[in-house]
Amino acid sequence: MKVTGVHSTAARSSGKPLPASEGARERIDRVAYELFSRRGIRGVGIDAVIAESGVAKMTLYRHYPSKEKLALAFLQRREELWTRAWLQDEVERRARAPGDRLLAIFDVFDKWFRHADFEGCSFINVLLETDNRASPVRIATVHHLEVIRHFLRQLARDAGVVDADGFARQWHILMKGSIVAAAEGDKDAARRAKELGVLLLVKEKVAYGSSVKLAPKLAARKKAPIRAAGKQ
Amino acid sequence: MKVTGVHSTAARSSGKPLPASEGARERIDRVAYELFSRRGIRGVGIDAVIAESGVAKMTLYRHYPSKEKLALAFLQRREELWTRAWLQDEVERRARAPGDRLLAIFDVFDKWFRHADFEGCSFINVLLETDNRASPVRIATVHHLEVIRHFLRQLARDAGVVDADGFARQWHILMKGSIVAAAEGDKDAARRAKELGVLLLVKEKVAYGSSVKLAPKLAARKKAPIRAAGKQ
DNA sequence: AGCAATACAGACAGGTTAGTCTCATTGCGC
DNA sequence: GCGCAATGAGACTAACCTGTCTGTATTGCT
Repeated sequence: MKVTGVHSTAARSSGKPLPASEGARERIDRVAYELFSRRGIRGVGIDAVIAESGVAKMTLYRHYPSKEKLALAFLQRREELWTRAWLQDEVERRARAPGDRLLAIFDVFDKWFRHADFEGCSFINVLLETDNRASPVRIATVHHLEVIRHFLRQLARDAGVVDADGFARQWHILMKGSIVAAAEGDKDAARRAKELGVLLLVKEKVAYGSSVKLAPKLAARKKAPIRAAGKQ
Repeated sequence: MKVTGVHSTAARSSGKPLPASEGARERIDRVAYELFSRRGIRGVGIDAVIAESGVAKMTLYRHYPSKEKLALAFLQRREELWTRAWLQDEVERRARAPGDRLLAIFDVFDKWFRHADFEGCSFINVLLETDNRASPVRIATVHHLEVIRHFLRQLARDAGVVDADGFARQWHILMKGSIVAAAEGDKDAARRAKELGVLLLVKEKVAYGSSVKLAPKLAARKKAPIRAAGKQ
């Protein structure tokens, strides 16, 4: 638990508002992420978090005044680690053209769905486990899902889709549907959703298949009107 | 707490095996359905069920030896009321040809999503709230979802689709994705999923639009740059 | 070394959970 | 009318929940 740069003072009277004691907080954050992402918010007690992170209860409550705040921090972290650092980065690494990137989402999902400890989408899980519609946690999940859609919308715009928002919402339906299907046990859910995605790309005249690895797989099969030049 | 028609005899010594005290059990079942379908299994305590149904605790535990058994009975009832008596019957009422019936699912969903107290799909909700994969409740949700897919598979077969199972799974992805989207707040999710469904029907050369009421509804309508591809 | 912020450990309060148990009451068949 | 089975009402256990509090040890900075 040696952490460099550990500095003092939460509400530092003078200088920067460095979060007190990075060591403890980091352990809390990491453990909360691990537990919440696999068992949901309700399924994890504060006691489990402090036991797993080896932190005193009061230490946790000093950093997060309530479980709800901890849950919100978890969702934020989930966005940073899952949405951005994993999904988006992986997609952008795998393909360059917007159409290919959209399809690459399902390639990334395909690998994800085959993990032995596939945990599902925390935003969906927490959204559906929180009945109270006014709950800040529920509202946060809706927000984080909207962020994912923002990414899709941008790709749709880049691809020249007219109704980028509608497109993004349809694409998101494919993503969410495949995630639930994977949770049910269908490991091929990503491939199935990808096929549907191809149909939507064709309809919207979005080019795809330019990526080397994807080319022979998707293109030149059935349904001629691919390689819609569209795009600028 | 006066209830008319309260009758006796559980394991009727002689005649028919009438479920003991229809009155109490029915109230339990009805209330459990109401609560579980809106707040999930974890979100509803036994005390809430007995309070709402006006039944004694021991009466409930005589009919259901554990909350888990009550949850399983709820899921069974959900299948009877939601899957069969509502979704399937409604779909079969609205259209006759398999392609039209498949699309009608989303018309039914569209109405559903617009209910003020839209409660979502209990099978998905309970599936995702139950982390333990070996839990009988979780396994039951997977089963009940499979029953829905059975319905889809039959329609696909009727429509002459070659890979009926794959088709059903793709259609189910559209359904589940739209349900989650509706839970997020997108009331148009059914329409969006239906559009994707049309694309799949076209690809699989499934006829649709024969139903009188549906014909003008699908082709070139509403606010979107739709234009239902070239169907044959 | 000394100081102040922080962390640890664990008891504790107050609430809720699932499930058990007791006892009085009710309704039906005989 | 009698007995029997189901029911109602509620106390009770034991576990678990979130959050508070106390007292002691550790840590980092000056």
